[in-house]
This record gives sequence, C-alpha cells and structure tokens, in this order.
Amino acid sequence: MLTDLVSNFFCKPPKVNFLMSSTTKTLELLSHFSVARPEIGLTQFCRLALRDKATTYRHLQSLETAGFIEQNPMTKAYRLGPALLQLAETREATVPRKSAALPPLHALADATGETSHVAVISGTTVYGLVSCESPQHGIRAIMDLDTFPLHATASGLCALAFGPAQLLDVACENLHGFTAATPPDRATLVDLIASIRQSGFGQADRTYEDEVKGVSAPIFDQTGNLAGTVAVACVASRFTPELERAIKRNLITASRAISRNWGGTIPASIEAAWANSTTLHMNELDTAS
Amino acid sequence: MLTDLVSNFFCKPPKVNFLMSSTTKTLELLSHFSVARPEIGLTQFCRLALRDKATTYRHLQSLETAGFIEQNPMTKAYRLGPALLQLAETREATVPRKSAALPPLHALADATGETSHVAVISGTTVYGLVSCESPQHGIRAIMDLDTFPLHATASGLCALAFGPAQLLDVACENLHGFTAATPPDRATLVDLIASIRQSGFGQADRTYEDEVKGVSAPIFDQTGNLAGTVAVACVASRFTPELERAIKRNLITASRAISRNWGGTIPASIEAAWANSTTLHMNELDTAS
DNA sequence: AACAACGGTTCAATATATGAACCGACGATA
DNA sequence: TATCGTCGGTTCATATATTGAACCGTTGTT
Repeated sequence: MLTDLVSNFFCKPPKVNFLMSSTTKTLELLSHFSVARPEIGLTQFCRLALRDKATTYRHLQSLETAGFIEQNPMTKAYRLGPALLQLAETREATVPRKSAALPPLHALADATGETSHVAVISGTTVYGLVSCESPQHGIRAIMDLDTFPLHATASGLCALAFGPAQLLDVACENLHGFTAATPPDRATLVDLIASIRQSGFGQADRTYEDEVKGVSAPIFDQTGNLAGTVAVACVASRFTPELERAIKRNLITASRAISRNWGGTIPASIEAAWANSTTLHMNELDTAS
Repeated sequence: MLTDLVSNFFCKPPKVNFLMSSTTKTLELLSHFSVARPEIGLTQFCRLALRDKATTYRHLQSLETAGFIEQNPMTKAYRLGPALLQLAETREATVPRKSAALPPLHALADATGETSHVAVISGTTVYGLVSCESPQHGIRAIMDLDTFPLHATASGLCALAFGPAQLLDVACENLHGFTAATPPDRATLVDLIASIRQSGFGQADRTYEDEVKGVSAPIFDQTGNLAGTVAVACVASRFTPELERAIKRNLITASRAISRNWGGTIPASIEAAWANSTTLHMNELDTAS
C-alpha cells in the first residue's frame, strides 16, 4: 500500500540526531505521556517523536519489556507501566525529597495564598517535584510543568544563579521565547543572574507566561550544593509590594525548612543576601512613601 | 595500569546476549537499586550487571540524561532520579491502580491478620504493587518483591491460571528452585494450574520460602482480562483450615472490590469456581470431622 | 613512594539500530 | 460490498551506533 509512504513522510526526522544514544531516544518517548495524554498509539508516537514506525515500535517494545509502559489490551495504545511505581517508591524511600518538602510547602502556600511549588535540580535539569495550590483565590497561577526552563522561570533562574556554572551554557542553548519578557540573549540572562545572586531570590516577571510573576529561593542538601528551589507563582495583577515582602519572608522560612529536611543548610552568603535585600527592599519602600 | 585488567576480568559477561536491545540492557541497570542498596558506584554496577566499565558508564549516562538516575555529588555513586516520581505520578493519575486497591487490601489484611499484597500483571511479568502488613502478629510473612516468580508464588500461579496462555512458556523458561517444594518441571506446573482453575484460588505451599504459604485470587479490569492478583502470605505454622476458609472468604471480597475499582468484574466462571470450591471445602471438612 | 581501586575516556572492530517497503486487519464511506 | 485510509506490526539490506580492551588521572591506603 502507498499510504504508509504518506504516513512515513510525516514521521520523518529532520535528519539530525544530536549525538543521542538510542537509549536516550527511547526514554524520550516517555516524556510524551501526561495526564492530558495518558495513552498513545504507535502511529501517534511516530509523529510526536519524529521517528519512523519500525524504530518507534522497537523502542516501545524495549520500554514494555522493562515495564515502563504497557499496552492497553483494548485500544492497543501504550500507557505508562507499573515498574515506574516501584522505582519511584524506592527513590522516595531512599532519597525522601517530596515527603520532606510537603509540610513547609503547604505552609508557604497557606501563608502567601498563592500557588507554590518545589523543584529539584538533577544534572542540568530542573524537575518539578510537587506543587501546592492555595485554595484562597479563584484565579491561581497553574504550574503543571515537568521540567522548568532555566532562562524563563523563577526556579530556573534560581538554579542558574546558585547552581553549577555549566547550567548557563545549557540555558543559552535553548533560549526559547515564551513571552515578550523572556530573556532573549545571554547578556540579559547574565544581568538577571547577577541581580538574583545579590538578592538571594529568583525572580521571573512574566517571562514564562503573561500575567504570572514568580519568586523563588534556593534549597540545599547535605552535599552543600544547590539541590532544588522553592517558588511562589503569582497572578501578576495581585503582585503588590506588600505581597512581595510576604512572599519573600515566607520563602526564606520554607527554604530553610526544606533544606534542613533534605540534610543541608543555607550558606552564609545567601543568608546575608536575604538579610541585605529584604532590608534594602524596606528602605526602597520608605523612600518611595 | 594492570589493575583494570583484573577488575574487567570480574566484570566480563558470559559472552551471551540473549537478543537484548541496548536499551533493555540499560534499563536493567535500574533493577539493581533497592531500599537496601540505594546508591551504586560505576565499578559496582559493572559487577552487578556483568558488563564492562565503558558500556556501563555510557548506559548510566543515558539514564542520567533522562533523569532516571542522578549522581550523588559527594560519593560519585548513582541513585534513582527525580524523573521517576513524575512518571509514576502520571501513571497513577491516569491508571489508578494502587490507590484503588488500597482500601480493600487493608480490609483484607485486617480481617485475616496476615500480610496481604496486590500485584499487577503487565505483559508477562507480575509486578508487586502494594503490600500491607497486619500489625496483628509479631511474626509476619514479609513479601518485599519487585516481581513475583510465576511458578513459585500464589500470585504468579494465579496469573498462569487466569492470564494469557503464553505466560506458561515464560514461566517454564525460568523454573528456578527456591525451596524443596518449588515446582520443578512443566508437568507439575500444569497440574498445579489445573487445580487453581478449578478452585479459583492460587495456592503456593512453601514453594517460594520455607514456612510461607500463599493464597491468591485474580483481579480483572475493564478489558475483561486478568489485570492483577490479590494474595495473602501466611506463616505456615499458623495456617489452619479455619484460617484458610477465612482467607478465601476475604480474598473473594477483596478481589471483587478491587476489580470493581479497576473497572472490571469477576467472570462468571470464576465466581462459579469460588462457590464450588468453598462449599467443597466445607464438605471436606464435614467428612473429615 | 608504591600500589590498588575508582570514575571516566579513547578508538578500532563489529554487532546493532535503522527505515523503506510491505502485510493484514479494521472502520468509514459511498 | 468494493474502495480507501489508517492502524499495529514485520522484514531485510544497509550503515551507523554500540562495544570492550586498554588507557588516563585522581584518591586513599599502607
């Protein structure tokens, strides 16, 4: 039949494989699953992954033998598999991040009345760990991300400012513009990072979504390195100086608490930056009023 | 240096790769993590996986870029990564197995006073989903398995009896003997399966661990196929006929409830087998007494 | 200072992944 | 009921990505 020619045409890759191992390509398939797209058929996978059918099929088989996906016997479509539950359980049992972050996060969301979340830095990626929506407002900033763009979110910028230096290069390789305010180039990013280092808070002013402002603080673990971030995402129209002060005050509390639960402490330099920037902030207000 | 020759010697594979994709080999590395072994170094991985250092290193890198593992910055050892948490969350959000199984499972453990667990069948593997230890007894059967051997556990045998036919071949490919009572060959297994089909209950009498007897029942989902098993693992010395009756009665309840929660129902043939075998059981008792 | 163990890297050899074409089944359409 | 499009899955020659022996630099031990 000729029809496969057509369907293959739409699946063909842009003929450039950026030094990717076949395993990496295979594991990338998993990222196409989400709550909104829980089952994916073979052909649909081809389109999503921009690979041909035979390759995609074999990749899916590998994932299936590992228990990472399974086939719905009715629809023949693939969905996430049960092996993930066990691995996740082992991870959380041995490196309890989520459970240790939840209580301070809830307190933060309650105190600020805004959507709050915690992310973990692993390698050069910022993964969303858990988010907590305060029921206080009808309109809330919704952050349903799997990974946070380094250059466009408060958490990402916080990682750039306080994480390993190589992150900046990674960020600059993908400066996707989400809004008009997204940092467009390395220079802008470097300036932003400098001011974040000074204040001790990550800030993202409508850089990822219009009408959403984010403020974040770093989290450290027993290694002494940056291990994650805690952030508040706030509908921009509600973002008053008073709210900002409250958010920062509570972020400090949350960051200290989660860091302690993760086995780390806040470095003196950041404590100093916080002390400095929050009093500075007050001075600004005093001058303004 | 000559030392790598030595370390490589101990890592060398038995020179037979059973038609495994590199991805499958890579994902197999993850199975070496457990609560007891949460962090694994490169060299240790080589020994566990029986592969050489370069290959293992590349595999680990693939897993790391996918966020499935991360390196402890202090020890350089690898541990499970944060991406697993998200995938597991998506899986459970879209295919809620665990949360839907928990309430009936707790009821089962409470009613029987024995360790109970639920497993899911995916492909040709029986994955442990959740287990529940009744606090009633000091001595409990502990089932801390990731996957259940098909031929040697009540859950596995239940899968063989009520799952897809191909499972039997898979089971016969690995008839590892755990105890003196482990079914040693296909013929024994076939007999066992036949009696399980008749009674509607999987049974494993010290086939996996000495002093542990297991009884299981099948779980079905909306596809009408076997989707999992619910089982009670019991210290053999406590296993009286009365306890067996109680276990079976409560297994039926649990199996019906979990199947309903998973979107399925118990096939009439199995309901009939249950009715038949439980009354038969009583008759036996009557005759005996 | 010598040694061993570790994490990580190199390069030739080749085992393994790849994709165009193909197949059979299904469902919609007309 | 004949036609078409789409789907999941399979084949095989080709070529590319994986492999492992040997190597390197560092660290900690004796």
